[in-house]
Parts: sequence; structure tokens; C-alpha cells
Amino acid sequence: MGRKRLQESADGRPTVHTVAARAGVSIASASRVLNGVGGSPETIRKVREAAAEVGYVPNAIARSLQSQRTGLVALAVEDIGNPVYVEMMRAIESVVAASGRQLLVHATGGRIDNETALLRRLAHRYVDGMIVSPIRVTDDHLAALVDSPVPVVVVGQLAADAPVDNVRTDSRTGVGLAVDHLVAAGRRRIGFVNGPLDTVPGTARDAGFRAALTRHGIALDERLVEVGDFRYAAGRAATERLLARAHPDALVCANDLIAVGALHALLAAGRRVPDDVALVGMDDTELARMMFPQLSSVSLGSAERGRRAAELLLSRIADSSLPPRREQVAPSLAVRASSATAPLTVPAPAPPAPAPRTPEVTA
Amino acid sequence: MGRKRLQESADGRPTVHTVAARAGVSIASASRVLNGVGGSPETIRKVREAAAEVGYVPNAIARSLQSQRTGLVALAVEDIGNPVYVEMMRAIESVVAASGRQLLVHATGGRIDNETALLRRLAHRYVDGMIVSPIRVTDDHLAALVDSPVPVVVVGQLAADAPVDNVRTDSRTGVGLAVDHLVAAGRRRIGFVNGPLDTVPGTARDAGFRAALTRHGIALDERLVEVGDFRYAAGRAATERLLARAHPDALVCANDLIAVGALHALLAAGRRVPDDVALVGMDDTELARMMFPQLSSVSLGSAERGRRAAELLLSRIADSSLPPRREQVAPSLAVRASSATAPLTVPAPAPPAPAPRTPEVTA
DNA sequence: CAAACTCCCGGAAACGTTTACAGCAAGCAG
DNA sequence: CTGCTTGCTGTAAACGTTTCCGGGAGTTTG
Repeated sequence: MGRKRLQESADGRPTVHTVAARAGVSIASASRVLNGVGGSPETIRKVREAAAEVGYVPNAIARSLQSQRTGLVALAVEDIGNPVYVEMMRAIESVVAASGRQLLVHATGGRIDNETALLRRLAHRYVDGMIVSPIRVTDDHLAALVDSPVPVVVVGQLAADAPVDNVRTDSRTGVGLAVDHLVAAGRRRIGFVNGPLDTVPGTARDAGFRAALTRHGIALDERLVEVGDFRYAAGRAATERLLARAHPDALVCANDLIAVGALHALLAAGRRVPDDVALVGMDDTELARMMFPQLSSVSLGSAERGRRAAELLLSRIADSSLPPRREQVAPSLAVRASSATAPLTVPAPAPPAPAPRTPEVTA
Repeated sequence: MGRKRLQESADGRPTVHTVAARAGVSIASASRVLNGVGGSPETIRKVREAAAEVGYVPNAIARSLQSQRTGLVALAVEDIGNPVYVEMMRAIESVVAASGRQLLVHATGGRIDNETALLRRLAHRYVDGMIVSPIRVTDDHLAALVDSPVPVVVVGQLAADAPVDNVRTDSRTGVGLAVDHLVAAGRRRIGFVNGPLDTVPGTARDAGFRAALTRHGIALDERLVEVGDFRYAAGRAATERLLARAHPDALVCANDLIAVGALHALLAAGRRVPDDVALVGMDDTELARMMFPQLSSVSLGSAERGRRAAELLLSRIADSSLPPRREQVAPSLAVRASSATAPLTVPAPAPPAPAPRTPEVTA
């Protein structure tokens, strides 16, 4: 005698049918009670009881099929290990949670096929919408974004005419802020440690750096420019290569992870920060404040961008007929000890240290 | 004249019915072709063509309702900003991806209701399984884990008789390793900066610290113990409080974020690391290696735990009748500059600098 | 007391797939 | 030529919900 059909699900779990049968009511009534809409006191009692007895738990997939929404929102970023995304995620999460939805994060690892695959999978209705922050954008990818079956908001630069909601910042200008600051502090041999040039932020920051130097009438010494990826180890390695062939008096880094790598390379090479080399990171993440000395950093408003992106997404989920919108968040510079002009300011009074010695390399 | 029913979905998107009608075949044939199973060459052509013309994209929710699986796996952690979870996530992701599934991450923020809510929501079939690393466990919570509708693997300590797949480590012993090392290096006034005592790791590490001191016959000075949460800012604040009232010659921290906070507090207070105060963190994350000096840290095998947890989960998804399993990963200690007895070792061979100097931060 | 209104209930139709089943045509062996 | 196999096809039934709709009972109003 096989199990009764229409009573429990394939794997033996109770369904609304099970509950209804046990309570002696129709599935319609059971469903109503379970959703807290309608039902006489008696019916409510019976259904609640039956549900508790069999340990009923609703199948969200079935419910979603009916309601056409899952209550889930996804965020796809390249590297969850980058604190900038953590900040962005926190901002997004608080907006999303306030709307009664849940946020899921997916790390694409920067592999573009991965990201496209994610779109082609998650977006097939598993989530009500998604926020994507791609660092590389191909035509293919863009196409997938544009005709995604679910609302998508892109955080980052995008072709001007792409019909996709978009929150961006201006990292070109951001790099400019860093250079302005360093030049004002008297630095002239300003180096730049960047991420890959085949990424959107990589190219923007490179352009920003070159433009800023030009603006100040400083000729660019290519030996002062080095490229790795956007992570710590690469930043450190890139800085080591740079230091082996040039003598910067300041370094701008394309993000904070790279800046930390650079700091490590500088200290290991016996350069003092900021006395010998001033250092400015980018993204202004918590990591910058966790360093010693604390790192100056260009804020690209990641939390703000996240918040705005989440709001754009929610409004589009609510009304898909809205025209594509584009928002911009201005960069700003946070000056801290790593690029202070005055003698290194210590967060708290330091004890009289033995007179700092200048390593010969920079003497 | 309303749109034709059974032809397109509620929001106007094409369904398999649309494609079938357009191709002039039944939905069964259309579905078969779309899934690449069966179909005459002629049918295949017509269906493919029709699908392309209308831009058909299958509704994953409907498919999942039918197949009873989504191909998604979730990881729920307290704080995605903690690099230990990033490492764990990477390990899990590689196993999960190899099985053709996708990993989604959810940050619970340690709010236990949040985590229970997640279980009660995601687990209601949105995902095929989930890995949870709770830092607080109530009976309620445990109950939700035990009779979750989808397979769950817990990373972390759990009541011995809990019928849940479980990967754990022994952080008590882990703290012991740190203390042993410091004692062997001649340190005696060993302080401890912990996370909240109402968390599972918090209590375990506290117990481990006390047991280790006792084992070495060192009387515990309560002024050398301080508590915050598991993040950087709290770690720094806790260390500042501790330093204001006691004079440790070594500090053990309950994780690397706290250790970074402690390092910052120590340097700001003018203490040299490791000369005045030796420092040992825990979790052995990338962050420990990013500091200067690099931090010694107790590895709790987070990547390994992640890997094992993912494997447990996949095997349980494949066969839910397996008995609950429990695996253990042993801790180990990575000794680095922050607790080195010998003169500060520089992390990487510095460029052949004339007479290596001790970088000023630690001078 | 009849009519109108409220409330609650159950049947049945969705939501968009996959798939068991049966029918049918064509190919082949006897 | 008959009977069997093979390969496609379409019909319809699932998957587990929610919800529209019509009917029946009870209550209020004129």
C-alpha cells in the first residue's frame, strides 16, 4: 500500500493537503488559515492543530510560482574578500531588509562567464532582482544584463546608452583628488599601483592618474606605474617591482587592499611612511583605518552607492516601467597619517621614540 | 481584448506555451527540445527557432517545483566582514561549484532571530541545502536546525547529541597552543582579549585560556582579561581598556580582527610589538599576514572546515538517510613576527638594502 | 417575514514546468 | 502481408501553493 497521493509531497513531507485532510477542511480553507486571512475560530483551531501535529512547513517554491516573487534579492560582486564590497553589502542589506526581503551574495571571482552564468541562472526568477558590480564588461555580458528576466541594477561604469539602472562614481576624479593632495604636499615623484588594465575601474583609474599629472604639469615616468590585480598580494608584489626600479616619494593605489600591500612592501624595504613615501589608497574602507599608520584613502562612497543601488532596485521591482536611471556619487578624500605632511601623527601620544633614522636608500 | 491565456506569463513574458504555439507543436515537445531530450530534427528546428524569436527563458521556479531542487546552496555566517568567513566561503564555493551548484551567502549579523528567520525562509526549499556557522545557539535555534526542511551542516560547536551534521574545531586547544608558545618564549603576564562570553566561541576560548594558564601554573590576573565583540573596533577598545589598568607582556586575541585592533592599540600606546608585548591572533587569516609586523595566529583550519562542511552537505543532499556525522579539524599555530622571540624577522627578503633597519613602526 | 448583506467554505483554476502514458507512423523481420 | 519494434508526438497529470467564484448559512434591515 503506497502512500496516499495528494496527501504528502514526494519526499514524505506534509503539504497543505495533508493538513487540510487532517483538519477535515478543504485545502482552500487550510491555506487561508495558514496565511492568516479569514477562517472561523473553529477552523483556525483545527488547521493550526493539524499543521502543528504534522510539522507542516510551506514550500516556498510553490508559493513563489503562484505569487511570482521570492522575496530574495541578490548581490553579485567579484571578490567578497574586498572590504569595499563588504561595506556596500551592508548598506544594501539594510535597505533590502527594511523592505522585508532577504539579501543573498554571490562572489563571481571576476570570471565573467561565471557572472553571466549567474545572471542566466539566478535571474531566471530565483530572485526578485539583483545588483551587480562587474569589473569587466563585455558586449555579451551587457546584453545579458539588459534583457535580464529580472530587474538589475549595475554598480559601476557602464556604456552611456546602456538601458540599465546604474549607480556610478567617478574614480577618475577620485584619483585626481589623491594626486592633487600629494602635489600640494610637495610630492613630485608620484607612483601609481593599479589593478588590471582590462577592467573598467583599472582603465578609469589609469586615465585619472595620467590626467591629474598632466594637469599639474608633471611628466609621467612610466617606471613609477605598476599593475597587478586588485588584491593584497598582487599589490605588494607590484610595489616591490616598482621600488626595485624607481624611487617614488608618494604612491597612489587603486584600492585599499593594494595600498596595504604597498605599505607592507614599503616598510619591508625600509621606507618610512609617510616621511619617505606618502601613501594614498582608494575606497576608504575600514581596512585603511586598521593600518598603522592609518591610510589616507579616496572614498568612492561605496556605502552610499550600495544604498542608492538598493533603492533603485526596489523601486524598479515595484514598477518595471520606469525609464532607466543613472545616479552618481562624488568621490572625496580622507587624509590620514600615511600622507600627512606634518610629522607622522600618531593616533595617541607616543612615548619619546629614539630619533628616527633615515635609511640610506632614501637619504 | 485581453492577452491570450495560456500563451504568456502574467507579466507578458513568453512561456513554454508561447514557444509551443509558435512552433506549432505541443508543450511536451517544446519542453523536450528545450531540455535537449528527444525530438525530430524538424521539431527541434521549429522549436529552437520559435524560442529564439520570442526570447524564451525558462522559469527556474516552475522547474524547481517540478524537480524538487534548485541547484542553490546557501552559507549563513554572522559577519561577512570577518576574513575567516571569506576563507571558509572560498573553500565551500569551490566544492559546491564543482558539483554544478551555486553558492549564495547570507550575513546574519549575529542576530539570532535573523538566522532562525533565514532558516525558516531559505530553507523552505529555496535552496537545496545550507551551511550555517552560528556563534550563538539557543534551544530554539537548535530545534530549527534539527528539523530544517533541507539538509543543514553546522560549522562550529554543537551539543554532543544534536542530530546534525557538524564540522568543528577545538578552539580551547587552539588558545592553549598560543599560551604554550608565549610561555615558552618567557612571557608570563599574558593577557586575553576575547569576544562576547555569551557566544559559543567566546566561552570556548575563555575556557581554553584559563585552562592553559592553570596548566602552566600561572595565576590568572583578571585585569588581564577583557571582552568586546569579534570585530576590529571592539578589539581595539578592549585592548585600550586593558592597557589602562594592566601591563601585559603578551596578548592572546580571540580572532584576527581583534588582534589587529590590539596591535593598533598597542602601537598607539607606544608599546613595541613583539619586544614589549607579544601578540597572537586567531583564525590565521590573510589579515594576519597583512599586518606589520605580521601577526602570529592560531589556525583553526577554516578553509579545511569549509571544504569538509561542503562535502558533508553534498553527500547528505545525495542521500538524506545518512546518520548525522561529526568531523573535527585540529588547530595549529603559525608563529610570525608579532610573537617572535628572535629579533623581528622581515616577512620577505627586502631588496638588498644596505644594513637592514628595523622599520620605524616597530623601532 | 422577505430581502439584502456578511461571512465562511469548498471546488477548481491558475502559476510554468516536466514526464508518464498512450497513440501513431514508419521500418523491419518473418 | 502481418506483427513487432522503434521513435515521435500530444494529452494530461503531476509539483504545492494561492485565489476566484459560487453557494449556503446566519444576521440585519425594511
